[in-house]
Amino acid sequence: MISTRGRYAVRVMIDLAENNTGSYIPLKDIAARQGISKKYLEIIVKDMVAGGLLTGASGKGGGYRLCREPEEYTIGEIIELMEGSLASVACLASGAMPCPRADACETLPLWAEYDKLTHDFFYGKKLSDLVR
Amino acid sequence: MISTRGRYAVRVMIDLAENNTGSYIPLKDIAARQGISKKYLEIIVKDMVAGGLLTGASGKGGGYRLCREPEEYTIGEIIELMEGSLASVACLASGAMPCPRADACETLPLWAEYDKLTHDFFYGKKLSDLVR
DNA sequence: TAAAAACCTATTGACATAGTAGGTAAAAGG
DNA sequence: CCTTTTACCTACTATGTCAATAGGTTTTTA
Repeated sequence: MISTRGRYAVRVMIDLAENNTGSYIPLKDIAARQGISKKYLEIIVKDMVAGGLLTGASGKGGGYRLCREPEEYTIGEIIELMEGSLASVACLASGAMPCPRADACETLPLWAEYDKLTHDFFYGKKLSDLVR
Repeated sequence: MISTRGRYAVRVMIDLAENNTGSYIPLKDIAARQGISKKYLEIIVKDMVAGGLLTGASGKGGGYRLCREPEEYTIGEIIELMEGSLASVACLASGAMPCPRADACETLPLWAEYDKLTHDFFYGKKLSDLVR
């Protein structure tokens, strides 16, 4: 299941795309519009900056903004960054120990096929597709 | 992510389909073949019996067996039974509180579309498709 | 220089995961 | 009948993740 980290991140991205004024948007405003705790969003947004989705600016007049055009972001990269992986099973997660049963496993191809479906779905959606 | 409950359940089903002798298969044998703790499998298999996937028989000569033909099971029903839901987000899980923001939510259609994809994928696979 | 904002570290309660432990009940074989 | 084999049952536990909260410090602009 996709957790609040991934879901809130997508909503922050949409919010920034829809409320783009050219200048920085304070997190307070995003939190108020989205009805999400500002304190919790701080943690999420910090990782989004570290992952290159957003840029932040401290001080008065500061806040956050997108660092690319909405059509240059895929939903897949947002979710994958925030959730750590899009993989459906632990054996296929990036950084997982290779499973000793992988060669004989009769279920691995199933999970791999589903993972490809998932990957193609989310990387095929652009942020701009979700902006009204 | 699909947990061991769902993954092990699918493996038990495949194991039973492949080693079908007409009589009951002891869990000890399944656990040994699959390399999974028998004690842990007990918990999982118990729920599979309760959910109507398997029938169990106590006593000497007892064990478990499928109660339908392999082509009459979908992978979707196995996973959904064991994981509680196939939903990708909490707001769409069966039994979830309806989200007050659902009407205005710009991400809900995305999750709903993905859920449909997931549902169609797993309900489109039959147990017999995974048996060698 | 004061306000507004990001940025930082730490903590918490609740729950899920992946098991382990130690039994009781049932059924068949000898 | 009795022993073995098997399912079935309740309880416990260690670890980790999730979704926040709390209380600061630093940076920047007006």
